[in-house]
Amino acid sequence: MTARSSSETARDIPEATVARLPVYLRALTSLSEEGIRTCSSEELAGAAGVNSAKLRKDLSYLGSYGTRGVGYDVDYLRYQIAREIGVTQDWPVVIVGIGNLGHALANYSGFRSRGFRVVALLDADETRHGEEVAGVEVRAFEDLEEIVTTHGVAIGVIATPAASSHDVADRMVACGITSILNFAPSVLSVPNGVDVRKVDLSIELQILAYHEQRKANAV
Amino acid sequence: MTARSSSETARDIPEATVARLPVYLRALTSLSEEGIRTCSSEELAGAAGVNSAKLRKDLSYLGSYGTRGVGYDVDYLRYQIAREIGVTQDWPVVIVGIGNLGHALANYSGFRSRGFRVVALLDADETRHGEEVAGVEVRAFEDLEEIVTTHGVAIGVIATPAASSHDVADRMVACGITSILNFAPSVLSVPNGVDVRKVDLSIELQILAYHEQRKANAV
DNA sequence: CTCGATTTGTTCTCGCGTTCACAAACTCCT
DNA sequence: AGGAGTTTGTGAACGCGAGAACAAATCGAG
Repeated sequence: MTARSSSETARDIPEATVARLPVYLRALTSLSEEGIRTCSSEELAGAAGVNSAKLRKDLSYLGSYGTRGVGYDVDYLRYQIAREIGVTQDWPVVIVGIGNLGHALANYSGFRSRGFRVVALLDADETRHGEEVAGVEVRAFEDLEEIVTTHGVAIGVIATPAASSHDVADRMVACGITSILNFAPSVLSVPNGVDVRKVDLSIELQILAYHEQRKANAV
Repeated sequence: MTARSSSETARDIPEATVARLPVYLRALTSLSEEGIRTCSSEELAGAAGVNSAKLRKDLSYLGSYGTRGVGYDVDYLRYQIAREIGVTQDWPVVIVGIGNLGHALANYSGFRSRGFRVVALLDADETRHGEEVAGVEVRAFEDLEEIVTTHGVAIGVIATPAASSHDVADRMVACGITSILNFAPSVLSVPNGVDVRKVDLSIELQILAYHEQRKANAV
């Protein structure tokens, strides 16, 4: 029923591999900045902190971009991964919630340098409207739809308290946003076709605490 | 060689389950605050956003804390999970790097309410020493060892730029920290016995971008 | 007390991801 | 040109996690 894209790669890459591609991309960028033109799977795997066999298998899903007996051309591979992920183009992003975390996200230079552009900061607190953060004006949450349509925003970031995160997500979906990065400690339910990724700071600490406790008990 | 803890549970819980326990814990806390005393695996699974069979299997690793035909006692189960994770006690935590992100982390109330206490904020920039953030004084990075030993800190958070993250991690390990939460976009290599978890904001966005691109191509 | 309804704990099967190991392909040196 | 040495790409084996399905256990009604 759904026709495949005309000419592009129709193979689908395993989720675990997709999660590692950005790591490889970063490692390749580092190597490139050091002036290194070529690297083996062993070297790249070391820089990325993974097994070299895994790295090769991951890259094999993209195609055969290496040369046996030689390795990979750093810049060429970097471009191929960037193209596959989709960060050769620029993605407009909306951040909702200008608390401490929203502030930090807006100022995070890593977004800009990796293909993401924060086009709007929204907050329900009207005392903060007009304020400028990281060169972007804070606007009313009600402006969401207008911003999404005019900029063609597909990705939204939720940095509000848990209580409001559900409403924000619903509004985002209603406006046509199809990818959400949720920093609020809440479980969002969204319709099919919308991707949600969750980053929960205290959960990460709790996982560490569990292992820490086990280490302590093992003495 | 390594003797198991005398009386405590020696079974080891699958990593995937450990990662979900904090989610269940949060869901249970919500239910408890709503005054709900008992819940079925179906209800709890719904609140946590997982399959009920998976939930029951996860809980079975902890023991048999439910009652067939009835369900789970909310507060009892909550305590059991908290005890298993280790958040019935208080974990002292050190944060290094008081940029935007470190600032946000220091102010994040979710840590305090979930068993973590920020005992120190460290930064290499001495112009910030003495400044007070979230009720904690910013101190010199050199004070790390003294703080770790006096407070018995086992968990460290790295919120520095990538370039300094490696040095910070090495110093943390040298001081006796055995669990690190790394927000810097870098791959840390640490000795055996030290756990590292990584949170990378731009990687999350890149994963979303990949799926977004595929959605666009599928039209 | 007995029977039906409900819900947990667990067994089983399936699929995904990781790792090993090796054949194919390339370079370089003689 | 040919052979030795590298390094990629991939087939196969293995282990873990997800989900379905069911037996065991408990409650409530009559």
